[in-house]
Amino acid sequence: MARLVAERSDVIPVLAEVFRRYGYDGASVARITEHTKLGKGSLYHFFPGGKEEMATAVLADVHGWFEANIFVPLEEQEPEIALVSMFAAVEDYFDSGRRICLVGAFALEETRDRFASEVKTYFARWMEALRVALEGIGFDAEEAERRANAIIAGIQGAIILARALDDTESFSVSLGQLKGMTVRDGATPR
Amino acid sequence: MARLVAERSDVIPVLAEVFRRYGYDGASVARITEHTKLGKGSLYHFFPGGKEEMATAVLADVHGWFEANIFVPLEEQEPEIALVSMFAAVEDYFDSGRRICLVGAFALEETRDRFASEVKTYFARWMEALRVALEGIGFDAEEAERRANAIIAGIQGAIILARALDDTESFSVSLGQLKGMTVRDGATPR
DNA sequence: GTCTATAAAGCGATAGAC
DNA sequence: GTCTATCGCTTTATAGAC
Repeated sequence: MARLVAERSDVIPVLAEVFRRYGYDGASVARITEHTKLGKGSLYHFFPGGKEEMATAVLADVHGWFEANIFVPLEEQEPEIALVSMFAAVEDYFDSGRRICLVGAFALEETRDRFASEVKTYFARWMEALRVALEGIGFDAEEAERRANAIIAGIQGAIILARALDDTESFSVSLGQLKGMTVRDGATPR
Repeated sequence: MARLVAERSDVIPVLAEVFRRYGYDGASVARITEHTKLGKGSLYHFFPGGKEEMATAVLADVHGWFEANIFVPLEEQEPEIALVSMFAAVEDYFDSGRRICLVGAFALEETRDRFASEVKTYFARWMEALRVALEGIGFDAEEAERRANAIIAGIQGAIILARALDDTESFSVSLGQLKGMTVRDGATPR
């Protein structure tokens, strides 16, 4: 039977799924060894700082993915195209609401304090990149800021609602509505 | 020194705060005894089912509060007035984003499965009551449903964002925008 | 109804063999 | 780099005195 993981970087996506599923507290080292098929020895070899280092590595990995696939495109591509791509990527990444946002979940948990700077940076960066794109299609700074805030909050809330109601369609509907806030001629709610 | 709690019903709001603060897993019985100033003996006397019964009681209490203060008014008062009241109550209840929504947090945690029906009922009821009020001010059924979805998701997301950015103003701004979706002449995105 | 003592299991983390 | 054994602590829950 082939080894599932051999390098530190291979472990991180598995760790991410475990943290997403069980939360920081609920992700016990025993559960992590199960899912990674790695003994405690190997795990602490890769992450001498233990669980906290694992979570930090996961947060960095997640942020890196968003940076490359969403934030940078929002700032550097044609804004109209980048905005459409963002919604497609979000729908895909969060698997229509079946997969939660780890950073958003950490923001609600007690662990927020432990990873406060990582959590804050992630959302601040997303806000900033989205604001730039919205300004790029003609909204003034204030309106772009307001809409960026509403869109990111809307995405996070859509994940909660989809999971609570166990209804992935609700997620897609929410996303469709938020998408409407990125077109200039589409009027805005106050 | 006066006793802080004497009855089961007095304990529940304290339990709620502990669960909100530490999450279900993080709210250890030791922490609960600290905050409630009650020994384990008393605690298990009130809640023989242990932590799970405590959480269930808290969820019922929260739902009861929303039922009386938000859901019923949305369905029975003048819709314009009830909608304004809802936003005021939400801003107040969630303390401008400083206090999280326990049910929303449970929806993201692993505990979602354990309390799935309570979580689902809470959000389904909110959706339903809000939809009725929105229909009451003249939106057709589909549009009312869509907006109810967007508003509740927006509120949940606003809590995450406010906590992540450590910025209560962001919560009020989000709420103000969502409020705009409850006026008929206010144009809607898309 | 409230307390302390305690059981039994699980926790994160470490040591040391290989 | 991976494993097993183990430490010391915390967990939920129970028992029994008062």
